[in-house]
Amino acid sequence: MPETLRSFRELCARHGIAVTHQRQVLYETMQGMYGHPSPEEVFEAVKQRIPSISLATVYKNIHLFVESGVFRELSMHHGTLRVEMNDVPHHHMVCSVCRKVTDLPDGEFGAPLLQTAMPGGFLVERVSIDVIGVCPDCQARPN
Amino acid sequence: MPETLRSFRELCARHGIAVTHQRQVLYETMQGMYGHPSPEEVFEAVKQRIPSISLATVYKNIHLFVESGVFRELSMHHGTLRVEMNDVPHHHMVCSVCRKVTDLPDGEFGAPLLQTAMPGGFLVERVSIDVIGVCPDCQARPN
DNA sequence: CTGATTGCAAACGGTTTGCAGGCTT
DNA sequence: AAGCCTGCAAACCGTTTGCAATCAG
Repeated sequence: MPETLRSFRELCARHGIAVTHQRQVLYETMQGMYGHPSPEEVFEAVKQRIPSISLATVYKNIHLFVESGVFRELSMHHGTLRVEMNDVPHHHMVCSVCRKVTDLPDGEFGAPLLQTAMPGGFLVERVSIDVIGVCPDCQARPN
Repeated sequence: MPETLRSFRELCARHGIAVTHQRQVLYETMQGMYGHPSPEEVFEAVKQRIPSISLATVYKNIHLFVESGVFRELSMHHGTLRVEMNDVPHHHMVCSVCRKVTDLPDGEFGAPLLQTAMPGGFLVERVSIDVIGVCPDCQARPN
């Protein structure tokens, strides 16, 4: 009956997912953490409210949240090491379906940021811009 | 004596690393591959010229190339799943030393890209901008 | 000659999966 | 009642490490 449960139910309804206790606590815990904690860190935090929760459940539900649009992935290309061999300044188009990365000519879009003072005296080295979306191949593909 | 060896020697001298055969073949192979192949894919490609090369050597040298500035890392936050829980449009400052990610208010910088037609009919969903550099903490730290 | 580099195999760490029992709808 | 969800343990997969032999400077 707490207000938080009411709104979590609404959130789940909006995103078409079922309401479970671990789901709700996971969601609330993540919302309450600063920055971008790793699944392990989230797991540790959630355990304080549900000591019996398993790491697998944390992973399954983080993925569910991402798939259903509750959260978004911070980086489309985590999980494997990729390097930039192209010296010419450019950006990237990343397909959210097949994850393929294509270079996007023109580095101009990053220029304004290079000339902007960063909060806290953060020392800028370079700017990386990813345009995330669906590549032509994946648009054409049946599924 | 081929020209390629001459220029590879110069490249290594410039970046302060030793010249080895596997290093040279790795470099040439990577330069000749389209896009951003994974270490496994690079390994398979290099094996065609050096069948006895090991995956460990590929990893070690890709890291060496990145550390010495020959190549750059495509994504600063690969390796573990991170999600975005902040609904307000913003960008990220990523520390290249400690890899901490800090939100950077103001989504305006991405706007021009959202209104730009992408080559090949790539369907844009969102734009993700990372400002990569050194955070205040790491600037202050001795090392 | 001395230290760096290679290839191998084993270790690692983060993530995923299969399954049986329990909870949602 | 039917199916989704949970927790557990084992499997996975990309990456790293330790080591002895070999190579570069």
